[in-house]
Amino acid sequence: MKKISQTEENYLKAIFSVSESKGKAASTNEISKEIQISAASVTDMFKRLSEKGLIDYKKHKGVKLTEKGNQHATKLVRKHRLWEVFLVEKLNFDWGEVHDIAEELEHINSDELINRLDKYLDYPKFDPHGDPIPDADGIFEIRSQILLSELDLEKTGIVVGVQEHAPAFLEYLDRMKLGLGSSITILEKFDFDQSLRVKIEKKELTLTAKVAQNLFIQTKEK
Amino acid sequence: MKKISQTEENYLKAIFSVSESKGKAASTNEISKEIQISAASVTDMFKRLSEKGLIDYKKHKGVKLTEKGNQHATKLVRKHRLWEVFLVEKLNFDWGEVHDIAEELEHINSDELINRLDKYLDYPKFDPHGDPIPDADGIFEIRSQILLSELDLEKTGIVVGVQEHAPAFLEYLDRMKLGLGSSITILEKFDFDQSLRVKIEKKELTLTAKVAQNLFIQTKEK
DNA sequence: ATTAATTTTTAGGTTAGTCTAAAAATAAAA
DNA sequence: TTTTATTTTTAGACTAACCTAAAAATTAAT
Ligand SMILES: [Mn+2]
Ligand SMILES: [Mn+2]
Ligand SMILES: [Mn+2]
Ligand SMILES: [Mn+2]
Repeated sequence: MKKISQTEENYLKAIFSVSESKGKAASTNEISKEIQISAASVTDMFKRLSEKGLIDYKKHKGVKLTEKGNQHATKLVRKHRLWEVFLVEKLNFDWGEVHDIAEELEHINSDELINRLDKYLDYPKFDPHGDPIPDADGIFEIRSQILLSELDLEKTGIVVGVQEHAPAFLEYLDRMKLGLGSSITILEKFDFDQSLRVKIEKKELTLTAKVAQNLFIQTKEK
Repeated sequence: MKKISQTEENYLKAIFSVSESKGKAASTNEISKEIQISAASVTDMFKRLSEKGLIDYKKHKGVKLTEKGNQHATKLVRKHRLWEVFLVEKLNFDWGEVHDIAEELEHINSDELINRLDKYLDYPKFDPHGDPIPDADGIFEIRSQILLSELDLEKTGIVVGVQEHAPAFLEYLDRMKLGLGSSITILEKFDFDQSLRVKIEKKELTLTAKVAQNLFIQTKEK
């Protein structure tokens, strides 16, 4: 039961995120890109995490989280997202400012702390970016959602999340008065550049393909 | 303007605490004892901190914080104590449980975060143990206080702080219904073991010298 | 003023986590 | 099915933080 270092935790999260909750293996290069560290160093760390029983690693085959590794990664995601809720709901941070701070806060090591925080925030199910928050047992809802770019002409949907978390993107959405809960109707689709003419609440505006590919939408017919 | 690591921060705090705010130099051995690290390692770190302009170090002469080092240490104390207030006031932790968690939280690196937290907590002046909290400019009140062991016979004082922060001591105080704000009157002093017979609110009880030497008291005549 | 005790520094070593360059394995193309 | 390109691993090095044991400096006692 060795301690898991902050560095190791960041790798676990990267592996979790690259292999999307579970299932497919994460490759050396994918992790290298995700956390901006050389592939050689990633191989090194794979060996160490494997040694600790947090991942299954076979040379040239990529890695998968073990049950233990998955549990730890899930707890990190829980902590990250709960802290984001705290920062936005209680300290009035903007949703674009919280990620980097949560990236540090997620490593604070206290179950008591995180469970009390959860209670204090009234057990939120989603973070400020619409991402689901695992509960104390690691269970979280997977919401049925599609990308705005996949929404059919003349249909209406509600924004429930963002794929891209970059501050620049989130600030752009703020300026467009687009946020979680916004209602969007597709008025027209332009094939030559995949841009969209949409109606948001009362206003009409044009969204680029890039924007449409980074907004998660929920439609009425679940 | 190099980054200051978590480890370096812990040394800065230790130096700050050993040299009591400012003034006298902190010796290698004192720091070694304070943070439970070998004297050889402490010497190593003194060189590095000195290199970074955070302390003045001359061989065999101990160290003193520079202005820059003092500012950084003061900010750490501010963060530590504000987080402690948060944990007790908002998350309902007991005052004996918060120190270790704050020991981690104090290293989160965001001025925006700490200043918003300060506001959220309504700019508290003292932490749950009665220790003063530096403001955003590093200024903090030094309260006039004495130890309970120094209080004269038949005098009355109010508990305003604790010297010892160990959970066992704080739990003992809880069990004795003693906390910040408690009023204590000295009824009798026993010379042979320095124990005291005191009155707290309505009840009479005996306190050992050890307890009396770890409670800070404020008397009416400031 | 010597000697003895204590404190501090140096020397040499270890581990975690990183890097670059080169070698080996795998996957893609011809 | 060879050849070529890409991915992954290995080899060798570095830095931050630690350690123990030994040397040097300071302080305290005789
Ligand atoms: Mn992180
Ligand atoms: Mn988020
Ligand atoms: Mn600390
Ligand atoms: Mn405190």
